[in-house]
Amino acid sequence: MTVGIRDVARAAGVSTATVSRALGKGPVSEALRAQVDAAVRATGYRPNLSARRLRSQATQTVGLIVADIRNPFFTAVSRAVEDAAYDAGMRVILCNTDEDSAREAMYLRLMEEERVSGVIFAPTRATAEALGPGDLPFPTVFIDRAGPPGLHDSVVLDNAGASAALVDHLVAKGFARIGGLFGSTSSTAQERRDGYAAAMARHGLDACVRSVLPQADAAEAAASAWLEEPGRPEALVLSNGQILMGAFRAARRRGLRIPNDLALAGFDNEPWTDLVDPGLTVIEQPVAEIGAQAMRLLFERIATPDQPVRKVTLSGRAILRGSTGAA
Amino acid sequence: MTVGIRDVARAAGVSTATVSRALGKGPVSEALRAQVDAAVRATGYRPNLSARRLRSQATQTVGLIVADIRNPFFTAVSRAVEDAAYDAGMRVILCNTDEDSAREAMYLRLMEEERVSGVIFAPTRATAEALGPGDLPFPTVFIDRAGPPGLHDSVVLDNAGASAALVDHLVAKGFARIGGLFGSTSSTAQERRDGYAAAMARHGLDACVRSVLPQADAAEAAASAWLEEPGRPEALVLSNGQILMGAFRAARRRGLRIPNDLALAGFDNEPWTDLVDPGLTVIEQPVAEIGAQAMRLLFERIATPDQPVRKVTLSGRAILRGSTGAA
DNA sequence: ACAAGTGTTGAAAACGTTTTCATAATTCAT
DNA sequence: ATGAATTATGAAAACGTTTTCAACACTTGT
Repeated sequence: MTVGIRDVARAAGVSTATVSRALGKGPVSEALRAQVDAAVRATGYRPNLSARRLRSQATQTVGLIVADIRNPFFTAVSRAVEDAAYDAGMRVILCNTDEDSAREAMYLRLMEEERVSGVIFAPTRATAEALGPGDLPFPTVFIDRAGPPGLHDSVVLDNAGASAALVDHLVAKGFARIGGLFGSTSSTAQERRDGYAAAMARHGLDACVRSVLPQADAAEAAASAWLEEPGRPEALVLSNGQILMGAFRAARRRGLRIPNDLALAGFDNEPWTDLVDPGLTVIEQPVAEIGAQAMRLLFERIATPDQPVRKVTLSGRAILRGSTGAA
Repeated sequence: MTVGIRDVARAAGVSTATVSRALGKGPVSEALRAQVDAAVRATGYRPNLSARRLRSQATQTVGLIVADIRNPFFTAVSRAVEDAAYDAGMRVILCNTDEDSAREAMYLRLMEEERVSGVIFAPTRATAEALGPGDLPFPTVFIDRAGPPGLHDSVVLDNAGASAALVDHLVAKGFARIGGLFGSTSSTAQERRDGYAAAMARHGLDACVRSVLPQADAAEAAASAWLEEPGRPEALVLSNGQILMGAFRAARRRGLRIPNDLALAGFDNEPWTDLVDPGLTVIEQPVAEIGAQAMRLLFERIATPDQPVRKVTLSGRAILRGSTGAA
């Protein structure tokens, strides 16, 4: 029923080997190549990628495993990754783990079974810490969140530096009782927390941090409760866009005026942070650059498996808006 | 080097056929099944999905082709689709076309070459109109946007009805000079435009529509120019979340107070529409339901290829907020 | 004119599975 | 006890490609 390469070969009056070479880049005379092209068109032939991958042992595929596809940070990164992959003639298998390590394990096994050329991975902290040498039997680049130190390439933000910049800015604006609400599932959130704490210490201020699942509703509940307590913070640092949204919702629900009653500074320059009133001060991550660099590292790792491990650290850009009393 | 099913067979002292059956659901005695399981663990065997798919001629894969993965509508739908696929033991290949028909063609060809079991597709208007019988040689369910009438299953919103509801609401609130800004690339936008026009006519009002690429920056430019003209509309209906965002930006840039100077009503209940001041009146789409229904239709079509074409129309829910002078 | 290249081509092997098909072992009805 | 039906197993074919290998047809340098 379905038309295969032997049908094309028969139609063109050549061998299957010649058809295969004509379709690829093998040496074929111009005359035969034209015959083959005509036969392909005439038969409506479509190569079978499963067969091709099996025989050639080259899947031309990379995996991209992210924690939350609804988070604009990851969708933006995935766009950059796909563009780079597409330019290199590769396909991307996009996987969404929902910050769930069981799903991570499942997708990592899938990557093995698909025989992908490599994987770009944003792991949960639990998985990153449990990973030993050899657990990832394919070239891997960690993204956003570093894996076990020294084992794999990674491209991450200067999280501590970015957090410190937010604290410095808040201090300069006159805030002192600055709290921090950070995600509980990623090493990135942990680094941001540490950067926050270090900066607070540097300014001689008391750090006060809480952890929460990196989702808007969880963050809203946590922030709302916090803001009700006596001695509540007069400014909040939030470790990603979802948590920032939750905190903003909580402040509004409590009727707090921003920045007078509560200042807000967070991560991820999502479109809406500029739409609300006042605009929210955020660290903008170079999302396209992160995706592109990750693909670059991955390709180089695939080409040269034994080269030393590399870590690319990119800087965020602080965008100062009304939520911290700026501009 | 890499361990295959014959290595497992050798380790377990059985034939490859038995290993295959033990791994699948073939009839194997308990004793041998245990031996095979042990051998699998001992060897660290991972099945090669390419080989499996080639031999079994069952890819266990569906394609999902959307127009813009950054649009929260599509990410939400894709989540629902993936969940349903996962429950059925299927994989999803997610493709993003950027509203570009060349990329659509490329991905449709990829779907053929991957020999997917079926495809869920949100086509551009250009592609939908150009599609004839037999152009899609796999089971296909159109989503969000209907394809050529009567050829394929589809699950869509009652776009005309939803648009009309927005117009009715605006009229009830006392607005008369109501303009409409609609996307130019989708049949969905077209239906929303028609629904708007019909409702305006029903109220004895003049319709006034413009088209724009469904992206925030394009919509902002178009809306901004429009709002500068004499006789500008006092209310605007916007055909999706991106265009709504553009219009909101334009209004703010022009210093127009909402809803006093300009009322806004649009589609897609994205998180930020509730965060801005005033909140934006929108039609909420049943995104999870859309994805789940699409998968259901697709599975049924795969199981029974010759059943009559079905079209599922879901209703949106109007969420009335301050941007139209409501609540 | 001859040996040695240089390039094109086809036959057949190979990729790692699943699925037929035949066979051996078991159960069951008589 | 015997033949028929059932069940578990293995050998080998099959899935649709790419790649090896040998053969062939040319050039080319001498």
